[in-house]
Amino acid sequence: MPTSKKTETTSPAAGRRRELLATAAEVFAAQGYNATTVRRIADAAGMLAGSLYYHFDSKESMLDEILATFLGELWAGYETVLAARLGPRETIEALVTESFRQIDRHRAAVAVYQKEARHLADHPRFGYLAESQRKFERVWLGTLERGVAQGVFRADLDPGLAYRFLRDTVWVAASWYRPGGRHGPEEIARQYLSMVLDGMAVRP
Amino acid sequence: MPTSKKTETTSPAAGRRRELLATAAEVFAAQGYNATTVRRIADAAGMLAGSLYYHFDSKESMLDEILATFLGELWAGYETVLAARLGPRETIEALVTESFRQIDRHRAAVAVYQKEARHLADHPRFGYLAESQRKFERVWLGTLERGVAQGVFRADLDPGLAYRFLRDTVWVAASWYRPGGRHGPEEIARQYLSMVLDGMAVRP
DNA sequence: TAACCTACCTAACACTTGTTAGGGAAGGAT
DNA sequence: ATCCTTCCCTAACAAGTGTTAGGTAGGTTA
Repeated sequence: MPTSKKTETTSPAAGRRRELLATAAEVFAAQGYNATTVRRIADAAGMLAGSLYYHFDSKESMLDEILATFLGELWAGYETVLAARLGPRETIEALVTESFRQIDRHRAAVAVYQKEARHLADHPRFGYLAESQRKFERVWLGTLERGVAQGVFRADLDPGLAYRFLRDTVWVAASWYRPGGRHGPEEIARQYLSMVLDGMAVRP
Repeated sequence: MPTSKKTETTSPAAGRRRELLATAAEVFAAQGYNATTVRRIADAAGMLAGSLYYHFDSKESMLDEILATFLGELWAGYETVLAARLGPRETIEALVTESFRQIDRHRAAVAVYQKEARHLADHPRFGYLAESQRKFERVWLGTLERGVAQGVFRADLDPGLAYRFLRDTVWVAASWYRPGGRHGPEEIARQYLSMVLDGMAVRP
């Protein structure tokens, strides 16, 4: 969990804070975290490098807050889906759709997460990333295995491979997805699910 | 194309050069290009930072050579596949299999490519990356559309979306694939193709 | 033996990086 | 009018960055 300077998100100045985090996430996503200088962020925000340190106490804590708030909202959405206790196929469909909604809302954060998560997981401050990944695997892999047991998913596929396949196909979309494009998140989710579940080939 | 110091790859000292490039690619893949210091590479190679500049004239040219040699071998493999002039489905299958073989051989380079390609494409020196991506799209998207026209692929899917889907699912595997694991590249390709073409769901 | 080349080291350079201490302008509260 | 808070700027620091000039041990060639 990140250490937030302000007490609550409903603070009067929280708007400016979110605004700055949004531009920071945008630059992080475009250039990569390490390649992004704090002066570049300040430039995009219309101020000077030192001024950022009035709002945040380090560059790292910006990244922390960006990733943590994204993961917070993501898991809130997932919990809602899981609470419905749908069947395996319907659960997968709902999880994928929810994931694309999150990509729609947090495109930049997702792109940053996807690029930096792996080597950040070592860093103790970002331990919650690894924890989230474990929870993620438990939910998705569990649903897949439940589906195989119930005979709705094919049993001749390696579950671990299918899990990574599903996970990756969903999140890499953040690298090309642009909000306001031809397809909304629900439509993209529908087509993705159609390909993954029913296949791209014509049935014989 | 990269500017190679040595005239040919069959030089006597080319072995050491390839060795250094391999360790550099490994560190780049693990830490990211920008986050990797030239001293860290030298450390992994068992020498000091300055000594690297006997073999290469900059950190950037190391990255250049890593990516260029990978793309060179990749396209050599693709050309062989395309020269066979197979049907659309068989072409896709052969391209995916060849891609996983390249991941098997150039795991680190692929990981670096996937992480850095997007923001490197702007840099004029790495213009061949964007060119390769265009060629890539022409081949894959063309094969998909040919398949739809011949009735072997479903016509109710957005071709552009299917292309990105296929492309991403193949290359993200480099982020978790480890050579010498349970599945070889051909087996992984087989399962990937089974999921993408025939779907994960049980046929009704 | 002498000259030479290869492959590395030493030691420093110019520059960029994240970060900080102190100042100041604007505006609301008292 | 005074005080105080908010929000930003100025100016600099210390550490780390890629890179380079020159040196040197050891093997190869003449």
